[in-house]
Amino acid sequence: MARRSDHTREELRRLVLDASRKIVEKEGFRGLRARQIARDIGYTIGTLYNIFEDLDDLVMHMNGETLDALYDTCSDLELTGDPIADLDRLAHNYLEFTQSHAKLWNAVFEHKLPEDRPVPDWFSEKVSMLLAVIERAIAPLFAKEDPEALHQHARILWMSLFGMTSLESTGRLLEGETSMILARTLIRTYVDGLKLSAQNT
Amino acid sequence: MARRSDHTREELRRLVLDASRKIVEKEGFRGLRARQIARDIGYTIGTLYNIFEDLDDLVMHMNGETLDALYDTCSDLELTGDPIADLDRLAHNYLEFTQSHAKLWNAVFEHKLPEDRPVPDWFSEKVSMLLAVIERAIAPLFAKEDPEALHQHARILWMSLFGMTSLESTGRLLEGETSMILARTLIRTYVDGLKLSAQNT
DNA sequence: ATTGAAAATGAACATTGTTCAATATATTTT
DNA sequence: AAAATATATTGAACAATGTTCATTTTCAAT
Repeated sequence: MARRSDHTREELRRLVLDASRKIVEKEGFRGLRARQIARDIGYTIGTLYNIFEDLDDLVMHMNGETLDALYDTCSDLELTGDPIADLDRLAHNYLEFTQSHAKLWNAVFEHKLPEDRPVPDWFSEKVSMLLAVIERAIAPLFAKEDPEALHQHARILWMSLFGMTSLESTGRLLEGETSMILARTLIRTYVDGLKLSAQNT
Repeated sequence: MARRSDHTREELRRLVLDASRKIVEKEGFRGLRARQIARDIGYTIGTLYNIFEDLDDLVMHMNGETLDALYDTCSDLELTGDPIADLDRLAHNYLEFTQSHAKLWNAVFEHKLPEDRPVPDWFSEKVSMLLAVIERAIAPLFAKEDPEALHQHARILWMSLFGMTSLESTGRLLEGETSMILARTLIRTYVDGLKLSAQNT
């Protein structure tokens, strides 16, 4: 068989990614099976491997689209210029997304490429986009001459929030407060600290 | 066969965990195979299942011992009473451990129990021990009447550091500064923020 | 109609974790 | 000492996994 022409290569790609997303949303990342994806889209297993290199590749693209979706919910809010307020709203959007798409978000940090396989540039690029959102929010706290510090602190905030959702959604290692409250406290305290060190310089 | 009496049940348990650790240290968590463990200790696969419920159970115990080891390197340094200095040294020990045992530490957050399987209490207990270390370090910043805040901020610091090592060791999502530097900046900034809010109360 | 190219197939393979009836050994009882 | 009992150990067998690729089918061009 070939060129069933039911779908173009691009449509097929969409079908696969949509099906994968639905499976993960329902069963979790661990429940994702090549045969299940194929069954769901009405093709056979071999077809998956015409479109994606392997499951790792497929998951990277699925996770890439998750990052895209997260970016969309974060980028459409306009900044007020008050870092704490803006970060709060940002964190609010971020956590609302990671919680309402908990299993999908889980896949982002549950999946890991084999060590010998580098993260694709297009994926790192998506992460940079999210970092840039944070940078814009805390930019008012930094002098224009110090883009390095801006960069560094944005990373720290990103990593901290990441650790928060990672630990929360896996359910392991921590219980108690919601990450929403913890994130607010983190932001408030950290930005306070930033203001202080800004005074000292 | 039975009771080869080469090893007691307890010795066997040690053999298995040691072998597992060595495999993970060399091949990474993904490289851990039941058959390999059995081969390495000179027993067959079935024996593993006499000692541990399944691989999940085995890994939980291996990770538990990793937390123990981390606790040991963190708990033996005596506090000066200066939160920033103490946290710095704590983070130093923490990161030195997670970096020199990168693959072992990776296993701690790469492994995830199935959703329907609760984290054992003895494991959560080990995490609490580590949290308590952080709490002791920042305790001077809090009034005795507010153990709640102490608890919360310790958690936030823990989660932030966790996110840092998680992102660093997986190699994904971030590149650039070493986590050692980032951790120092995080601690300095965060504790500055804590001092500020302490003044306000 | 015929041909050529490419998409789709699915049987086959190597590995995986896990089970459990069979077996071998140590201990207890006779 | 021998027989009986209990149990530790075994490893073949199973179901499920991701992946490959020769084969087959279809479409588009000739």
